[in-house]
Amino acid sequence: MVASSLPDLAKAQAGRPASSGVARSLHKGQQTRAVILEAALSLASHMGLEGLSIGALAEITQMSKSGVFAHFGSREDLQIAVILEYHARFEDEVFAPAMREARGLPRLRALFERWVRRVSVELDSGCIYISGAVEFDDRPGPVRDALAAMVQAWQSALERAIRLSVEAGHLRPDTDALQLLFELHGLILSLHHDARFLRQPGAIDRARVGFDRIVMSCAVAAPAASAPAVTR
Amino acid sequence: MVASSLPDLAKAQAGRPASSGVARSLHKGQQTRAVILEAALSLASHMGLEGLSIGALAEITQMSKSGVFAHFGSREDLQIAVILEYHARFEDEVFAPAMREARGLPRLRALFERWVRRVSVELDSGCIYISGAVEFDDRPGPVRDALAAMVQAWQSALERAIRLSVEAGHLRPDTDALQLLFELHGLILSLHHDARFLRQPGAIDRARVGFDRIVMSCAVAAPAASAPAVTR
DNA sequence: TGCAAAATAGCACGATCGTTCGTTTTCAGG
DNA sequence: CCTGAAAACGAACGATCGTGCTATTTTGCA
Repeated sequence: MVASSLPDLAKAQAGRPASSGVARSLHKGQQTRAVILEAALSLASHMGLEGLSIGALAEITQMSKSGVFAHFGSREDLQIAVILEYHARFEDEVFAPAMREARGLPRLRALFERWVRRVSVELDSGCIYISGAVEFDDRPGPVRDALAAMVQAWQSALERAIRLSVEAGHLRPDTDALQLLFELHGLILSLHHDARFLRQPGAIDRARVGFDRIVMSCAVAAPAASAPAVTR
Repeated sequence: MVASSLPDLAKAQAGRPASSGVARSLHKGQQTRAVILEAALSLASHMGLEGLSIGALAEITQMSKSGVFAHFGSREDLQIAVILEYHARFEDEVFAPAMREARGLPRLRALFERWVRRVSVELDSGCIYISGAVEFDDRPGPVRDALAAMVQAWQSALERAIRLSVEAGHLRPDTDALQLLFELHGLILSLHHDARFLRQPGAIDRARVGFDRIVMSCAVAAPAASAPAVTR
C-alpha cells in the first residue's frame, strides 16, 4: 500500500495472499494456507516460535498433520512464514499508519505510540519479535536470520524517523540517534516484561512517560524549568 | 553471607549445598546433585528453561537418565532448582558485593554496573531471568511462580536502593522510584537484546550512557548547562 | 461433464521426551 | 569387614515430535 520502507521480504515468498479476507482468485491451497498461517501466528504468539508444532496446528485447523505439513516444506519454513506474516501485519498496523504523520517528532511519536499499543493490545498473545529474539539468540540458522532481518528493518525505520526529527529541527542536532533508539527499545521491552510477565497494570503509562522524558531531554527549545526528571 | 535482602528461598529447598566446591561432609548424593545442577544451569542458559532436557543432562554428566532424574522429583522441580540456584549466584555476584557500597547513588550505581556486567559477561550463556520471563509469560504453574518471585525480589531490592538514594539526598525528592526502575530495567533488556540477538558490540556502553543520563536527570544540584541530552 | 492436477488424508518411521520400576552397584557407619 | 541404606543403572512405557510415503478426495479448467 504505502511505499514500504520496511523490506517487503514477503514478496520473496511464493504467492503470499495479499491480505487475508480476499478470497477472489485465491486457489484453494492459498486459502487454507492463509487459514493455517493465521492459526500458526496465534499459536506462535502464545507458545513461541519453538512451541509451534504441526500436530497442534492440525488439531486447531481440523486437518491432518500431513495436510498442514504439505503447505510448508518443513517446520523451519513454517516458522519463517510466520515471521514474514507477522512482519507484514506489523508493517500494516504500526509502520504504515504512522508514516502518514508529518515527518519529524509527530511521526516518531506515532511510531512509538502504535508500537506501545501493539505490544499492549496483544498482551495475551505476545510479540513474536521479542520472544523470538530470546529464543533464537544463540541458535543459528535461517529462522534466526529471517527474524534478525525483520527486527533490523524495524530498527532502521525507527532510526530514520529519529534522524528526520533532527533534520526537521525537532530534536537537537547533536542527538545520538542510535542511543535514542536503544533507550526507546528498552522502554518497549520493559513494557513487554512488566505487563506480560509480572502483570503490572501501570506499565503502559510508564512507557509513555519514559518516551516523553527521553524525547524532551533532547528536544530543542528546552523549557524554562530545569530538565524534566523522573517524577510524578 | 551478607544479610540477604533478596529472599533466600533456596533455604526452603531440601538441603541445597551451601556453595559448590565444599565437598566436606557432603554425601555423595549432594555432590552429584551439585554437578548436575551446574550443568543444568549452563544448559538452561543456552537453551532456555524449556530447553532443559534430562536426556541431554545425562549425556553431559555421563550418567543415566534415571540417575539424573532421581535427584529431582520431576522436570518441573529441576527447573525450579535451576531458578533457585541462579538466584543464589545472582545474589552472590551482583547483589551482595554492591550492598557493600555506601548507600545512595554509589550503591545504586554498583548494582546497575554489576547487573550490566553480569548480562554482558554471560553473553554466551544468557540471563535466565530474562529468557525465563519470555518463556513463561503466559504459562501458569509453579515454575512461573518461582521465577516471578525471584524477579520481583530483585526488582524490590533495586527499588529500595533507589529510595535510599532519594533519602540520602542524591536524587530529587520527587523522584518516581518505580518509573526509574522501569527505565533502568529497560536498559538492561535492550542491552540483552542488542548484544545477544543482534550482536551489536556497542550495547554495553549504550546501557551505561543511558544510566548516567537517566540518573543525572533526576539528581539534585542540576549542572549549570541545560539537561544532558542523548548526545555523543 | 470429464480429466488432469492439486490438495488432503492416512499410515508408519525413527527419534526424543519425561517417567516408572526392578536390579545392581556403591557408599558410610558400627 | 559387614551390612543396611543410598545411589545409580538399564530397560521399557506411552506420548509427541517432524517427516516421508502412498492413496484418496477435491478442485478448477477445457
